[in-house]
Amino acid sequence: MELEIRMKMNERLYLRDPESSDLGKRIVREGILLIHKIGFEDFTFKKLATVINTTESGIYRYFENKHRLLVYIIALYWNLVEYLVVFNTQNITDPEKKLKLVINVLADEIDESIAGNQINNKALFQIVISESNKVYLTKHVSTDNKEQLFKPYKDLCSRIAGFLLEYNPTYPFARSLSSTLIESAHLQYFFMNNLPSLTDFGKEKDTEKIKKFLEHLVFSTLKK
Amino acid sequence: MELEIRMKMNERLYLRDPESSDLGKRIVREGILLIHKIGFEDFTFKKLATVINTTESGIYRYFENKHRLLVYIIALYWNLVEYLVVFNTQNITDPEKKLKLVINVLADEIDESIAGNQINNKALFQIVISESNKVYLTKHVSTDNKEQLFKPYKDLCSRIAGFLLEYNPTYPFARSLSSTLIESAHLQYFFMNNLPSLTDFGKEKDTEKIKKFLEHLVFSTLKK
DNA sequence: TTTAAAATGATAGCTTTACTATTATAAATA
DNA sequence: TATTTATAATAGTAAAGCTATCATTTTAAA
Repeated sequence: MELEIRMKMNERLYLRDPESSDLGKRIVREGILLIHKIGFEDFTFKKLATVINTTESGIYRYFENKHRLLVYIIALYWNLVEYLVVFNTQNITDPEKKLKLVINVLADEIDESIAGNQINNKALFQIVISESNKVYLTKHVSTDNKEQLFKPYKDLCSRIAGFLLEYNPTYPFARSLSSTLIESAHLQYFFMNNLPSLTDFGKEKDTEKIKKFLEHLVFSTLKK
Repeated sequence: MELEIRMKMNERLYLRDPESSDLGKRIVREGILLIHKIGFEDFTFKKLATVINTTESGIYRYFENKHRLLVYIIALYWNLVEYLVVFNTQNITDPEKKLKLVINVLADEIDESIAGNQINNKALFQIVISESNKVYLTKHVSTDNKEQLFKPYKDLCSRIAGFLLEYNPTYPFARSLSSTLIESAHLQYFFMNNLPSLTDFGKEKDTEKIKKFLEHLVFSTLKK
């Protein structure tokens, strides 16, 4: 079965829908690769334009600026994660199983075969690890939030909070634990690979250990 | 008692020691205020130069670039936090009490009267909340790390991990829990104030609730 | 106390970033 | 076939992110 998942993206994320044209798709697809390669700080529309054989102003027709492109890319990832969570927890009733699955999706790269439009899921995951915080850690977070730019992230957080409450309906901090779980999964991955002394995962670079840590954290916190 | 704490800062953080002159102190002191006011992205040495009545190149004599200045400022904060933790846990043997104290220091502004050189601790705390991740979420994290730029952060993380192990010597993820605790404290504060639906603290904006959440998280995770 | 060294101020200049605008050309659609 | 629409090509601007030079002031050593 060859399935292509098309996420409906918030229209405020772009000026012209990048899914609507070949150029748009190249901007996103190659943008992900270039940000992954050189990092968001050094990334510019000019450099991307060279890579995809268009001009700077060509890209500006699709995205207001590079920050918006990043927000778009990160939103893509959260949508994908929520899709995977929903898809994989179908017919599962045991909340423990659901939460383990969530942790599994959060703490690991997403299978290359998932989601069409030839997006490099490995690069996408790495970008989320290193750059996703930057989309909201700004002075304009509140106006961006009013434009619903973070909706995919908030939706996922809500959904996981729901699972946490299924496991223990009396737990009073489901949303905070949910956001902590999401962020910690990614941060521990970053630390493991770049500042390993901040973790207990040494140089093994094994996501399985991160998952064990997160599972222990979540289930002992939820224990009644 | 009027005490002035002088942190010994890693020499690689600066080109010329900002503590060694009036201009240097103004760069740091007013730099904190300006970054707090306009955010790190919009902050430039030129703007800071105008504020403190010097020139751009004057500031470049002290710091290689604005990123290094940020790293310096954040290091200042971690040093201060570790000092406070050490100072306040003197003579306390009960690991539970120590951990509660740590959480209290992490999740709240630092008293204005602490630390001389007229640093605005409130602004410093806010900067750490919004900007501290940016110091290591870069492509040059490993070289920066080799230059020991993150030592204050790693030292604090180690110390807290030690307390966690005092509470439960068999817990296998002390470092990861420590870094998760530190980061979560700040992230929950940011979310509470800017993206409250990611937390359970609503619009109350009360750090006490964050502390309750973190205490519950830590102690239930450490329970044998 | 003079003299040298070091720090600062003033000014200039250079490359890159982050845009905006204009016009020509190609592609899609009516 | 006409006409809207998208893209390419080019130009230009203000600000960011530096580096360099030199005169002047301050500090420290002889």
